[in-house]
Amino acid sequence: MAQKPGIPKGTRDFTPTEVAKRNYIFSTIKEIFEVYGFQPIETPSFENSSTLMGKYGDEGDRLIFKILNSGDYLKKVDEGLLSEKDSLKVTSKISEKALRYDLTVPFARYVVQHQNEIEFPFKRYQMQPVWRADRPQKGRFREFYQCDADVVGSKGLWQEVEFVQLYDAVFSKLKLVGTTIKLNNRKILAGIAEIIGAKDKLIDFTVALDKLDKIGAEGVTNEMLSKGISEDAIEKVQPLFNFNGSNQEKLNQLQEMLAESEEGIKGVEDLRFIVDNVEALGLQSANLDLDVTLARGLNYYTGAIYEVSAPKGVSMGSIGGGGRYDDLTGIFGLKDVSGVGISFGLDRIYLVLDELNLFDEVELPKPRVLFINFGENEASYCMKALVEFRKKGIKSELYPDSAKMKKQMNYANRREIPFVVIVGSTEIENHNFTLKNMQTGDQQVCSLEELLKITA
RNA sequence: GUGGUUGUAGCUCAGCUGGUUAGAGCGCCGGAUUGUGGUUCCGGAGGUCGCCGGUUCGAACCCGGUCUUCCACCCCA
Repeated sequence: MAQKPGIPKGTRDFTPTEVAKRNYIFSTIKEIFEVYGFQPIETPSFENSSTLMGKYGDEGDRLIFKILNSGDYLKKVDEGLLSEKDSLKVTSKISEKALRYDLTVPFARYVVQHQNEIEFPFKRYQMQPVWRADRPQKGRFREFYQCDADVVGSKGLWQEVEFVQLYDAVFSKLKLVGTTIKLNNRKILAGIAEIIGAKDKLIDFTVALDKLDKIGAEGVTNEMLSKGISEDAIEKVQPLFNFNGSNQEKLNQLQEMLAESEEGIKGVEDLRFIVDNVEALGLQSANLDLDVTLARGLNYYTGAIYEVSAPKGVSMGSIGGGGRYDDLTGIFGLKDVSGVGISFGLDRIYLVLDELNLFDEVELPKPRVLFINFGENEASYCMKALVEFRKKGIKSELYPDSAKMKKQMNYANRREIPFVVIVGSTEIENHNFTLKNMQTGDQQVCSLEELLKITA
């Protein structure tokens, strides 16, 4: 055998069964998005590098796939620059395009570019692949799908409430019971940082706090110390390391802790609005959990932050996330357009559903009827019948070769085709068909009308 | 990007301290059975032992590199 071909690290092929399961998730999410009033858009798989670079932090920039310029790109690069061997500087000269890293930044670019055609508030959804030059792991790929819904042009907190409901609606419809929708607000994080006098170290502070459930209070303390946050400051946030109780209790504690911070208090008020209303309206199967350690990428979030984790017992990172960004379009020159949105990680949801065996009702599109092929005359007779089958939308096919009966039956059996139609010279003479039910093994002779009726 | 881990038939895996022709189960193909599938029996095909190089009389096995897999970081869906 020749050398086997392969595909790049972190990418996958999908079998017919896998595609069917993935489509089931896609269509469920799409249906709910539309029920909530969102409209679809699509954007190119690659953007100008300038649109993407610098929007996700240094770490993000490193993970963006860059596309090499066309032509003899090295010729245009300055000799001195090349000899410096500074990859970063050279990259900007030889690559002007990059694969999209998420759907939010391209959406912001879209909004700015189409601002005069858009009816605000604009509610859009988008389900497309994104690419990250990450090291693959379970549930981490270099090509994966995100399903995003965002609203831009509204600061109303009802959107935040609706997104919690939307998460709950999708996961309930997928029968994925027991997900936890974690909620936080960046203003609270900013408030805490302000109270402890570490405002300039907000990002280091929150990144460390985010790891609480993973490395524990001691680990977080050490990381904060190593980032230059003072012991006094860490002492002040001790209560956060043991933060539990109901959402209402947590809100009350936060209100007390943040009394001195205007921004922090605003965050508490926002959260209270969301929590109160979500609780009043009720959720079907998800839990809403106020989590002050939730930080996420702080690069553009300014208000509410969401993250969804799979039901307990399933080892999987977050299966969704999102939040409010007050000035994302500002980067592209359109001020004062606030946006809020959420994202579903399709590939991770797939892995979770698969692990919990929640795909039972997903069926492969397969024919209902197979016509056995005995030769040219018989095939011709069958093809005429097939025209009628297909007019009625009954999935059906003729075995393409006049192979041995056993082989054809075997094919039907393996593909789990429920009905087989056998046509030989006898059937042609009598203008009828022999229909075999593959489950029961029963056989009967019938007319075309009867055939269509039984197999429909 | 850092550290570790993995790779043998289509699939799941054996393969001793380096030693003839690298095995098994399942699957696949053919026959028993020329218009009847699943079961059974018989037979058969299929391997650059991830790739490149090194050590050796001799390498699936030892060494180096590389690619891939999975894991922990980093970060994240």
